[in-house]
Amino acid sequence: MQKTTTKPEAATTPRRGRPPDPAKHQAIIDATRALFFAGSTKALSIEGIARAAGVSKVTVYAHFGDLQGLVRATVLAQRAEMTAILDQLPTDAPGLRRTLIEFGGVLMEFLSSEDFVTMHRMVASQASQQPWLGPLIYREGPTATRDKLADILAEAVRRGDLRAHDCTLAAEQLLGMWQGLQTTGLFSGGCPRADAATLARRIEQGVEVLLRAYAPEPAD
Amino acid sequence: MQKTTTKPEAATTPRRGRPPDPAKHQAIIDATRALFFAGSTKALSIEGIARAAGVSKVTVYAHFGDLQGLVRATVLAQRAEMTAILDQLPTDAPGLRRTLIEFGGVLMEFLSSEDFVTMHRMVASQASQQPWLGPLIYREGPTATRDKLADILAEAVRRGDLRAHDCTLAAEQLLGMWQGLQTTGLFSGGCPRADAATLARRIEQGVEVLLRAYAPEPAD
DNA sequence: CATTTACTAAACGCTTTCGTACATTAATAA
DNA sequence: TTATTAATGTACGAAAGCGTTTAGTAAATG
Repeated sequence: MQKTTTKPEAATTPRRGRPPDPAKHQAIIDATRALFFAGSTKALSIEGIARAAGVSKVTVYAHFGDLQGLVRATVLAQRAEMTAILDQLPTDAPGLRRTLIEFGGVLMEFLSSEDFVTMHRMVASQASQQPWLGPLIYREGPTATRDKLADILAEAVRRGDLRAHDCTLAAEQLLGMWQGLQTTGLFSGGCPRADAATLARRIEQGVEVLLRAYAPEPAD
Repeated sequence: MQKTTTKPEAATTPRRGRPPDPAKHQAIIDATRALFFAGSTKALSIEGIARAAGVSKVTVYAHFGDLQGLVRATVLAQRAEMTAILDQLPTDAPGLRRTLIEFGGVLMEFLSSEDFVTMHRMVASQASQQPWLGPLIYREGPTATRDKLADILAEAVRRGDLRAHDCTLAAEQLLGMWQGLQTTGLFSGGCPRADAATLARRIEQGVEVLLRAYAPEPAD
């Protein structure tokens, strides 16, 4: 709605007046995240956010239009960080087992983070107001990760390291085993973050089960 | 805070005045659930709930004290339904494979239901305000289910149908494989409910992987 | 009957938030 | 310099919700 929300053509064409301060923009988004984490959507108000961000209320309106737009922008910013992390998932360690374990390690580190939980909750709380947000995040997050993992498995099948199987299903199974009840638990505030050792064990055991179950035909 | 909220000693000692109407109580809780499902915590207001329940605002206060108490009561009522379902999980089908598949079927049917998703979201949205709620639900829900499943597996180990292993971990793995990305997806509104066939396949394949991975020592 | 309790409807004062408007200051380009 | 845009602070009217009060009706017991 506002010009300031659109892409930075200001970078190419230096506009006339005082340039917008990107720090303000970021401060507002940060404040939104922080306030959300400290109390859900109910606690989110433009006035509160402006106060927390050390910014005028009017500035918030100028940048994001309204509260919905602000939440949308915050989630999308978070998504950017998120997909960046997922792009860095290691897929080329020597050996299938190591590849999977390293993949799982980086992934679970992320899935256990506060940022992830926050974003997840925000999306859920916005599901009814902005129905397109859920599918977007779901596609770029879980689905993309699963497909990437499925590619690794498919490649292993091609090399003969695994028997032929539905790789997408198997990828989902592995993701499920890694997460277990933790994602759900963190989400509802029911269980604390697993410590590194527990997490590592869960990752390795998940890989172990998968490798054993989909091992190349023994003598079937 | 209110006498009406305490246990029904009225059943034993018929009190003096007009008896409270349990239908009102239920109507309020139902309205709360409905309104929550249609828009998250933000949309919840005492006045709106009273309106939707066809009940006076004062009656809501008389029954539940305040909004927090109302949400708390709603979640706990939901919990009662929930644990009742979990108690009905079949654990005695003939044969391990059938037992697990039937267990998974009933469980996933429940985990895919709107009621479950609603409750899950409510708990998550209350995590900061009522921190004890999350652990309570988590303990009686996911943890209890996992332990019940672990018992089945331990019994199978005792009979020699499975090799010795960490049954709790294995139970969590199986639960994870069954759920895959679905619980997360439903939660954030990212993916639609899986159809019965897909669900059945996911359950069976999960069981298959587990049975193969923890099969009795082949010739190790 | 009188008493006691549940419930309703309407109104109350209070607070919070919304989104907008106005006047002012800050920073930058022409 | 002047023109232009960013940002601030304050104030405003409108709306909505909170939690309470009051007066009255409905349903049960003694």
